[in-house]
Amino acid sequence: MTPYRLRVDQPIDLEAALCGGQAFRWVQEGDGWFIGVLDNNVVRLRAVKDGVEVESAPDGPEALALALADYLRLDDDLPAIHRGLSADAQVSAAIRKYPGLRLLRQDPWECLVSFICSSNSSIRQIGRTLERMAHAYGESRRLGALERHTFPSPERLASVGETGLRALGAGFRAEYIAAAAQMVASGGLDVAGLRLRPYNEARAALLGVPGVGPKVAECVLLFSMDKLDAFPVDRWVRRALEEWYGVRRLKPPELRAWALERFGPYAGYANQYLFHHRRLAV
DNA sequence: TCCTCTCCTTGCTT
DNA sequence: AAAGCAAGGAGAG
Repeated sequence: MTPYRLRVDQPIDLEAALCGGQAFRWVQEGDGWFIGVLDNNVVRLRAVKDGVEVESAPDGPEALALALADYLRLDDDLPAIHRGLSADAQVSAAIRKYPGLRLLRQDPWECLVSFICSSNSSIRQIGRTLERMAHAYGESRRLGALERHTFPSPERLASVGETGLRALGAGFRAEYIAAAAQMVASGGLDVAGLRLRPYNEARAALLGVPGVGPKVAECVLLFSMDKLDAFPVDRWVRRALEEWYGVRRLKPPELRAWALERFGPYAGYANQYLFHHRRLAV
């Protein structure tokens, strides 16, 4: 079959965006293809000259194009954002090196679980744990010979419980995930709805979830809730801030204030460039 | 109230 | 082979 071609007039680096520590379930085939699960579909993507080639099932790629454009945040004018951040030498260098690195607009529930899993773990390990959850408790979807699984619902993970999650290798995060699933399944937390709430309110709600501290909350806000001024500080960003800016021992609220002052309303984009650049700088 | 320290799963690396 | 490290958070003191 010939893939559908989604026209894109924005810079886009699929590897940096999909496999750079925002999302964890994309797998890279050879020759530029990426396979993942999006909107209940197995999706296969490849960047071409003026856009992205798309295959998907069970819905065809035409039907999925809108969801894909949403996921890739093609509504962000990246060149304009770059211009706004270009005054900073370090961010500017990172932009020159990874000009197509974009933020994603992920599903809030999967994003929440992903970053609960991220604590004291590694990108590869997070992906393995999430993939085991999906394989064990998600629904099968096929694209030709490819099989992937949807991410399990809050109801499903709530019924799996801590013991079942530990069996999947989630470790000490198992009880947090189980509790989070319980909160969402019972209606105590409307994760999807938080995208429409203001930053402060959404952040406070996330901090009420077990396993969610300041860093994880910022990640979920940035990668799934349209809060582009969120500023998660992990080990790599901390190193970048210390080595490149001389910023040390600031508490999370002070760090974000510093970032907003320095980078402005797209501080979250600056954050992702710094993270990516510092992490891949040997 | 705020700060600091330790512990927590797993698995790869040195 | 023991220790360090990985997109941190909770609880104790």
